[in-house]
Amino acid sequence: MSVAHPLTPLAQRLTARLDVSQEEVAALLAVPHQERRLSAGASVVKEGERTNACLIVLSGYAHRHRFSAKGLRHIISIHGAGDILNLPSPQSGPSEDCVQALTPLRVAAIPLESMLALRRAYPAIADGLWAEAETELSIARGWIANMGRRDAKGRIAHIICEIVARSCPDGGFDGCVVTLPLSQADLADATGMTTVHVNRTLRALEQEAMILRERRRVTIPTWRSLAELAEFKAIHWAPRRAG
Amino acid sequence: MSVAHPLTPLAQRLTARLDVSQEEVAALLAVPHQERRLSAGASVVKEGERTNACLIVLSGYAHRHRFSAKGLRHIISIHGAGDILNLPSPQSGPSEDCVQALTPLRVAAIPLESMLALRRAYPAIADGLWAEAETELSIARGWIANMGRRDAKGRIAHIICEIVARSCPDGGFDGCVVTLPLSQADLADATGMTTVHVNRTLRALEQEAMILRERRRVTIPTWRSLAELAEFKAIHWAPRRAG
DNA sequence: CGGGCACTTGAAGACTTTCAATCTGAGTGG
DNA sequence: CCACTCAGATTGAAAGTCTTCAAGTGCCCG
Repeated sequence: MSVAHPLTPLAQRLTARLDVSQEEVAALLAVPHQERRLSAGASVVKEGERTNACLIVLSGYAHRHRFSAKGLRHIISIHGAGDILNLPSPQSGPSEDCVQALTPLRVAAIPLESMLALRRAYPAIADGLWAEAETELSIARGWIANMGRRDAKGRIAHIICEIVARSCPDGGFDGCVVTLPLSQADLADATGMTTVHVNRTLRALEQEAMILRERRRVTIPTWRSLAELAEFKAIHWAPRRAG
Repeated sequence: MSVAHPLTPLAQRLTARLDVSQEEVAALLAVPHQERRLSAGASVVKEGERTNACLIVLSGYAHRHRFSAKGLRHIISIHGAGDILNLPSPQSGPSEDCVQALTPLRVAAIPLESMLALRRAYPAIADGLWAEAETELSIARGWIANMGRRDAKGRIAHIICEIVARSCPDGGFDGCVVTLPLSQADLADATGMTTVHVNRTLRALEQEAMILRERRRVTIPTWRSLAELAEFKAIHWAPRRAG
């Protein structure tokens, strides 16, 4: 068929790490869903909101954040195509996070009930969802370690690496180019720095030839050295299953 | 019966948030398992290790950490009774984290296969495990926000609050006392600070009467004000299901 | 009683923030 | 087509927070 099924990003994600039968993929693609299109900056999930749908990013980028008592925003994660914004748990209370589109965003909303039914009927799908949950948790913990024991350059480099890994299906390579979906203020809120310091850190990275910049378009001359500086491990994004 | 079943902490955890039938609880408690006792400082999970057992903390505290390239340790999470150290996913690769006992620790090792069978046979248990995964993820994200947009006092206060919430079944109250399972060096590695600064921050908290100290024994005169300073929300530890 | 580990303390210096402007590019309306 | 506007990006200087380095203290355990 010439037009890809809209839920393809989800199917790819769930099948990337383990074997799923044709029948199960078919069941997954047949699940009822509704596609939503949002423009950059629009809210996907609001704090305190209760949703009875499972949201999947189809294309574009979003970020998840919380606010401190002083109104400071902290970005907690970035989401791209295939990411499940809320794990399908029957007991989830109101959302603790806000999720906002960074770029024009396409999202699939699958009724929670359908998702739970799918999970219960097909063990391989359940396993895929578990793997996804495990990945999310590991990424979040990677962010904790990133913020805690790494200097400004390392932190910024790490986020850039993550975005590269999400953009390029095979991870980074020398000379690869990405357009950062995050402004410098966003980077600041994601790394616990100030915009001023983010700006200076980006310049420092540029002067060390770790990156080239042209507005938000970033080129990575040698992926290896950037990944090393960032201590970035690609295991969460590169498919684990050997080809 | 006079002697509690060893897996009681797990059962309590899974039933705290949703309804589980007698039959399901019985199945859970009947799952084969092996109890391990570790002394403080012992390794529970090593980095790169592959485990085919699901590990549950029965009593005591443990912490999870990763190392940066420079050998700096960062503590990523703290685990207490009822916590599941590795989510039962059939596809999990080698562990990315180390887990180490902070105090004398009792851990139950449930064969992964048994856990998966249980998960597949009893939907309520699967749901409980999902809720647990969701909680872990939310706590991890809370740590990210904690490290990113909070000052030294707030960060330390937050960890103290978490430990209080884990120790006291009903959360903190005025005058409650806990013995921190973490040394000042551990607190430093958990908050991204230096031990020197942790020390000074603890003293500052004491001088503001947020805490009283006597070695690692901490008394909280007014829970409310500490929780406010820490911006601590107890939702993950307090049972959600109304009595 | 000695050793070791955790904790405490002081002073100097590095890294980040804060505050306040200025600059730039993209989009708007005249 | 150009002036206008606005958000994002950039810069400088001063002030803080936090780290580093180094040394001293106290407590537990063998």
